[in-house]
Amino acid sequence: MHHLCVELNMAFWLMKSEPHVYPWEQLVEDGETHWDGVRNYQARNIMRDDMKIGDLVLFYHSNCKPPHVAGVAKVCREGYPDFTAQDPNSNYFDEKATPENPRWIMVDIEPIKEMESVGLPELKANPSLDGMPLLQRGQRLSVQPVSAEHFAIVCKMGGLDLNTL
DNA sequence: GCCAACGTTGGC
DNA sequence: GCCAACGTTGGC
Repeated sequence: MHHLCVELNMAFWLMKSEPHVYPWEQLVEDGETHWDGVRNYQARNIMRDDMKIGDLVLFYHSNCKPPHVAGVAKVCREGYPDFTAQDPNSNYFDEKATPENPRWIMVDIEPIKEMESVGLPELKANPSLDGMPLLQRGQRLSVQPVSAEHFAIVCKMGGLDLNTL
């Protein structure tokens, strides 16, 4: 089989980025990027323990009008120390991070395909996405799981077919 | 810009 | 280990 999605044990995620900090277009231009700056333990643990090479990611733009999914990316490097935590000149510097205990972890992702923007209001209005973590009240995790079913639905809403990505 | 929800910090 | 104070996230 030739498509991405037949792989067993593949998982699906959603990652948030504010467009003025790191937009989808920048990921496309860069070809890949390290997902630095996550300073939340739950999100870190997902990147450290759960995200595997080949996993697919919904690239979500937060803090904009409307918030929306912009494209699909893929994990291309598994968890490793977020070096910005040890860089005093970085905005993400953390004095408690050391080479022995880097404290914060990142993964690398690469763009797979842009999609037609799927806005948060559309996501909320789709009953088949009920239970999607993104849509749950008060959730703020910047790296979060997405079920295979929900991932496929969001792709479809954005004009993509998960099976032929 | 407001503010609800949530996470972290630190005194006790 | 509780919890009040504070900081951040992120939709609206």
